[in-house]
Formats: sequence, structure tokens, C-alpha cells
Amino acid sequence: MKIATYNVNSVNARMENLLRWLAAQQPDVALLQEIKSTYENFPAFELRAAGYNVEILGQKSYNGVAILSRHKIKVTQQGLPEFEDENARYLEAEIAVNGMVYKAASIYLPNGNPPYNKPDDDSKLCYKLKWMDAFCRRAAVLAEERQPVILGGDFNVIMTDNDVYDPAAFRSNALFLPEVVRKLKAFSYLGYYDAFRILHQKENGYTFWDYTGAALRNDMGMRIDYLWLNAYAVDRLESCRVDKTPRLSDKPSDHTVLEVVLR
DNA sequence: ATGACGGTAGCATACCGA
Repeated sequence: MKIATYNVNSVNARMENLLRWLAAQQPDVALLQEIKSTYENFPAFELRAAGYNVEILGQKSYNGVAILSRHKIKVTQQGLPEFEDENARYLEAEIAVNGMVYKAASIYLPNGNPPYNKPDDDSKLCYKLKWMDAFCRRAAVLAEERQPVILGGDFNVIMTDNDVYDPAAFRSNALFLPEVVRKLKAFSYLGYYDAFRILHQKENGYTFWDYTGAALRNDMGMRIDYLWLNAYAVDRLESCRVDKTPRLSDKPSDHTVLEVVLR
């Protein structure tokens, strides 16, 4: 069973790229973020034609998450429970693949940086920290599940100096602030394993490269997309890799695909 | 520190992003 996460940076702008990747890799489940689309504008017909069931939590212009699967999707949670959120950032579902029922969530964690014209405004950082608290509460509930759980998406957190091309330049960035990193670590201590780092200690594992300048060519990237596995899922972990092909092809997202294969 | 680049809304430019 192959499950992947991909921040598409607008699903409608990314359709050619997305369909090319789905056809090439045939994931059983694809967790998408930043679809930037409402339910009405989501290209469900084309994705169904490509063999995928679709469930989305949409929003106009910004954010938005989706789950695609070649198998039946049963949505278990839209948005984080008991958390008022004007943004569409969390969608969770159960999917049965070859007789095994998996729980998977598509997560778009807030960025947290202030607007360029208001560098001292910490409201987005406060929102990020509150969102992470609510996410941890949900993850604690899911930690009780006795089935494989996969929490995947764009977490907007750089965990260590090895996960970004210039750690010093990002020290005070909301993606790398100690309190933010601490919260993601606290989440992992609930019993979630970073699939990529379990299997690859040396590779940088970057999943994002800025559109600007020569970021991609010079491998000035960061590892901010994750697939977190509970013990039931990590027991079945066969492989995990960054698929750079979508980022290298025409009209790319600024993120690329991270995938795992579970046996 | 700023803007580069790309997307959305919507028609000129503002907002968002990592």
C-alpha cells in the first residue's frame, strides 16, 4: 500500500502535473494540501476519471486539503475537533486497502510568519501554536487506535539543522522557532514516527524549494512535509522516499511528493 | 532587509506563502 503527501499549491493550477504523477506512481492514497479550491471548483470529475475517489475540505483562494484514494474513503473528521478554525487545514478518513483499515489525515499546518509589511505582528504565530495544541489533542486520541495511523502533510516545521539549507538564516523564522520545534517533538512523543528519518539519517530529505532564484538548482531546500506513522503503521514500513519528479517537471508546485510503502 | 516567483481574486493591485 503506497500513501503519499503532496502540497500542490492550487489543485486547479496543478492538474497536469498532478495527473502525470498519479499515473506514474499509482498511489493507493494521496494526501493533498493547499488545494486553494472550494468543493464546487474542485476538479473531481477528472480525478475520478483517473481512478481516484475524492474527499475534500475546501476553501476559497487559500488553504484547503483533500484525500484521494483508489479505494473507498470514509471521512472521520473535517477540521480539528473543538477548535474554531476559519481555515480548511485538517481532513481525516478511514480507508480499507487489501483488508487492512488505515486511518489517514491530510494536514496543512499554519505557516506562522508575519506579513512582510507587519514584521512585528505575532498573531499568525499565536494561531500556529494554538493550532498545534489542538492537533496534538487530536493526535493523542488517535494514538489509542489499534490500526495503522498515518498523519501526513505540510507541517511547516523544520525540526533540525540538517533539515534546511541555511539553519542560521532561519533561526528566527516561524518554521524553525524553538517553541514550534518543541511542539512538533511533543507531538511525536505521543507515539508517531517520522517515516523518512526512520529509514534515512544522512539524506537531507528536502520536500520544498522556493520558486525564486536558483533554490532548486542549488538544492537550497527544506524538509517540512512529513508522513508520521503510529506503531502499527511503522511495523509495516517498507520504504519512504522523496519523489522529486513533480518538482522538476513543468509548472511545478514549490513542494514535492513524499511517499511511503507499507506492506 | 528586500524581493525574487507563483497563485488567487478580479481588473489594479493586494494578500498569501516558507
